[in-house]
Amino acid sequence: MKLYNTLSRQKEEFKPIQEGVASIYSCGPTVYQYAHIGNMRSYVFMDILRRALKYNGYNLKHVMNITDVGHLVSDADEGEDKMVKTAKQTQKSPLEIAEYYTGVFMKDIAELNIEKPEYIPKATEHIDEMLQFVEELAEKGFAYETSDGIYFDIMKFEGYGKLSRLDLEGQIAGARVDVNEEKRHPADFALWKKAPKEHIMQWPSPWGMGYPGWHIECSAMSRKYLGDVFDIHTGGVDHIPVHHENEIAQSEALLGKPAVHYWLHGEFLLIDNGKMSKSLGNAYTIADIKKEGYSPLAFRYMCLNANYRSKLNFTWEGIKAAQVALDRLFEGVLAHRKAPEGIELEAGLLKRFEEDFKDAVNDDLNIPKALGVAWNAVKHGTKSQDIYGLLLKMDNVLGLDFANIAQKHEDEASELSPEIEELVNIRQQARKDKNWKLADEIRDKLNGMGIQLEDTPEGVKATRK
RNA sequence: GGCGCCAUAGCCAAGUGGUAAGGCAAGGGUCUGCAAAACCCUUAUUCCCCGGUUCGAAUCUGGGUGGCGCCUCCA
Repeated sequence: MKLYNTLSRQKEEFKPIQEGVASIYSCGPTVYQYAHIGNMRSYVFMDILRRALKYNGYNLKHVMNITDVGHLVSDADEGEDKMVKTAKQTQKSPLEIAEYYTGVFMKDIAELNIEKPEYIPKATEHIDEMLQFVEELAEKGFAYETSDGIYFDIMKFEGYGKLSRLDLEGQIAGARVDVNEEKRHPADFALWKKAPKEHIMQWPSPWGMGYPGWHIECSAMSRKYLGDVFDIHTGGVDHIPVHHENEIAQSEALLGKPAVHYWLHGEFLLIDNGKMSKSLGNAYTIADIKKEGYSPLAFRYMCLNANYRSKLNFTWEGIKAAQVALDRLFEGVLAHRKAPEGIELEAGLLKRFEEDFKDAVNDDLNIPKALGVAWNAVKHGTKSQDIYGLLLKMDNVLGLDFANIAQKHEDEASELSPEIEELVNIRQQARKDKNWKLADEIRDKLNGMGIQLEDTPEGVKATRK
């Protein structure tokens, strides 16, 4: 299985540290706001990686953090930090808010059929581990104290910037707006911040009350759950230059060797070919997608149709196309599910589909191609249980929920109310009598009730829209 | 200013040296009382432009043009 490693900018054969086990750390959500579909694309990517590894026979040790410690400054009431405002308005504590948004997030990912990682640790429950990490770095001489915190000294760490291939000289020339005079290098970053009194969340430390720096949680929690060195770290491309660069610096400084073997990054989701942002009002959520009548799985399908390393452009037209395609795909899967037992297929057909599928998946998660193979299997002229079985296998990676949805499609037809059955029967009589006017009226009426009628050679078929 | 990514049909998109997957939309057809749904067929002599390498390039190379992202605790 080949994966593209941001560190080497190349596809590399995946070789786990421990035979048969893949250890993964994924940067998770910050739970002070609703996660938008751009965030969700990242988690779909994370999920595909999970599933692809399992498909290849690996057992997983997968961690996704919940960042429930923000830098919430209680007097920041300007536009950006709306959650603090909400905290004030609702009289809720940061933890209550975090709990609420964590709940929404979990529901969202469940609807996207994203498997839950084995460990989902919360930052606030690992302050001790973070402090210990910082103290160790301080002991080793990689940190220094200023009036407002403990900073990592990047000049002490050889290789700072290797992930993003930063040109440190160039960065310095690019003069930052607010320079912290106490910092030895502009790119030095906080490991621990001393808290002003009004700061909502703070913990005791050797340096007084404070709160963790922005990058330490991932280093500390990955270490706790996966050990010093683990296989794969995932996140969004925006994390490459700062967050992950700093994580590398911290962990590698502490260990004296790389903590992560493969860095994988998911590209951004664009909206109408541009950046998604709250100020533009286009930071849609899964709830928005549902409100417009599309299923979360349609969004998943949309994500699957593009490589995770390419930007994906979201448009309402696009999600509509995805929904139609997904519905038809389910229809196709259902046709195979309904096929009689024992249908003969041409020799080698299944094997060919399966190999093409696996090759695509194992080529750095080329899911668009794999999806194409699935379509070819679905569209195959001969419908058979064997193909249905193969499709279920493929769905272990795709995660489009073939088995359940196909079942649902079948159930829907059979669970109509007697009232509706009655109308359908009246219409059938009208049709026999060639009373087209009445028949069409009933059809329109049922349509208004959300029931769609199809007159097939085998009789009338009613489905809920 | 620094760093990086991308450019394939109306749209989404695969393809990374051997002659353009798949999906949506569109057009035609089968079915139907008419529909709807479903199914079948058709749709890029060509891959932003100009050079180069090669028997052969969407794929490699040089230049140009266009688009986008990051450098703000945003996936």
